[in-house]
Amino acid sequence: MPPARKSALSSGSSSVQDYVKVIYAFTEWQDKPITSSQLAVRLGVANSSVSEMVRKLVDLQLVDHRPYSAIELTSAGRRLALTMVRRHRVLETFLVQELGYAWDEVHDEAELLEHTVSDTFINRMAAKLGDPQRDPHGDPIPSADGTVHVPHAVQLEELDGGHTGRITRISDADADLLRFFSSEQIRLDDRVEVVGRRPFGGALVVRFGPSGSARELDLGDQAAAALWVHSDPHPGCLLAS
Amino acid sequence: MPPARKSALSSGSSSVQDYVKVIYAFTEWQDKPITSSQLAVRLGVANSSVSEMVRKLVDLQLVDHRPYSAIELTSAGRRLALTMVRRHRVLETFLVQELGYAWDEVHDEAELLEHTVSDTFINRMAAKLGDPQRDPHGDPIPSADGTVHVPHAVQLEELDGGHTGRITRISDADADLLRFFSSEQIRLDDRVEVVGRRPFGGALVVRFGPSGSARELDLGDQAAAALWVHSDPHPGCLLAS
DNA sequence: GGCAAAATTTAGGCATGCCGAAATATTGGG
DNA sequence: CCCAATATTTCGGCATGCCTAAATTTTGCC
Ligand SMILES: [Mn+2]
Ligand SMILES: [Mn+2]
Ligand SMILES: [Mn+2]
Ligand SMILES: [Mn+2]
Repeated sequence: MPPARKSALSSGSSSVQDYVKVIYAFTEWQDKPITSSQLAVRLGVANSSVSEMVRKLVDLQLVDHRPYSAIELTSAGRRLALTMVRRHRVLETFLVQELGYAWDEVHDEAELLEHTVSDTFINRMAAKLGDPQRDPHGDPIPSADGTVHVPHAVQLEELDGGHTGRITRISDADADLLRFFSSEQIRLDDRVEVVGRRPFGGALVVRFGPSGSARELDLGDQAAAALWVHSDPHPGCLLAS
Repeated sequence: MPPARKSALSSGSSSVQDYVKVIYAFTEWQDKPITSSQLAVRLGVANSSVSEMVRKLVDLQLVDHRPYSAIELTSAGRRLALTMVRRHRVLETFLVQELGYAWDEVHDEAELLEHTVSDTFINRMAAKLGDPQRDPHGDPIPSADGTVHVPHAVQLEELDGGHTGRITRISDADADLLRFFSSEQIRLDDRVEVVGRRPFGGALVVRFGPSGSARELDLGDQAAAALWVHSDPHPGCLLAS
């Protein structure tokens, strides 16, 4: 009898769920697939642990992997990942909107709850929240049937002086950074204008808020990379596009 | 160096939490302490698993236990148990009141979530619900500081004919039974009157509902044991008390 | 009081997921 | 093209929590 590959009918252990979710998230806003050691860093485990788990994920047919190369989700893996991402983001939205959490407090709680709630729970909660399209950090919430629309956005860091746009996403990877943005009153959907760069690789100078009462701010690399904007069409680019 | 007994500073693993909670629950409505095999049945694990875990609980100073005798919580164990019971019951209340679950659907979901939510989560959720005193089944919800008031109540089964009272608690141990009560429109706080017993150890005959529109019903032993009532003072008992 | 039945504990094992150290494969600079 | 630095995998082990089967202790009945 052949070894009868386990099918991933059920949703896997919480570890499996986290691995798949992180593999997915890595490619959500750019397209290079994740490597073993990057995965290890993001999960806070040893490289050897990743190697072992990846073997299991291959066995569960959730990822494709040739030894020593990058790790990519199968369609079943992507389906599971989208389920987990939906759970995580619906929970974050609930914590902020219904329980009064600050946006830097929701991640850890959602990271655990996502493995425990039922589909019914998430779907009723989402309905109660009016089926939100994005979470408190601007990350898109996949629908129950597993479709997502990732908005067009660029990191603020990538924009040249003169560009304007609207903040579409604020990376929730660093809670301290979220608190900084909070204290500077930087929020989703705020208008921004890139003024320019301080000389010799210095900070990015950015103007925030409505054109009347705009504040100018110097942003370090970390901060500028965490802010994603939907850029307005720019005169200088009309021909290039 | 002495083995340095681990203190139960943190809240223990989910298994530890479930063991302690079941040990507590066993004595909530009566006072005999739980035995090893009863604990095994309620947790759905083998007797040997209980023996091992009890050793660990003793080590964590959550229970007292002499080999071959019953298992009792220490005060730290009771504290942890009350925390878990509060979590479980606040969650059940939320599921019914905010997410529209039926009362027979909440138990399994709460059983998992209770290990995952933070204290902040539970306390904010409880506040949102108006700090309820009891869950959908009538079980008392301990307060955040660990105090409970278990109402006076007797199993319907224990009452003789002629007694009247109000339903105070409906055991959530059996979901099918809850559905039966639901279909018979038996709810918390309904008035009841014990009419008598069918002959030869037969069913208990009970009258439900407000005196005008009362319905009479035959209850089997299972059902009669699952209904707890606050009994009105009864003429025949005035002298005896 | 003795002894078989019942309850409980101990022994030996399995699965999951993690680790550090050792082995192996890949890569880029010379 | 080669070889050392780097990335990845393999190996042996540990912790948790569960199981079955085999001791061992307690209990209840004659
Ligand atoms: Mn997680
Ligand atoms: Mn988020
Ligand atoms: Mn539980
Ligand atoms: Mn309940």
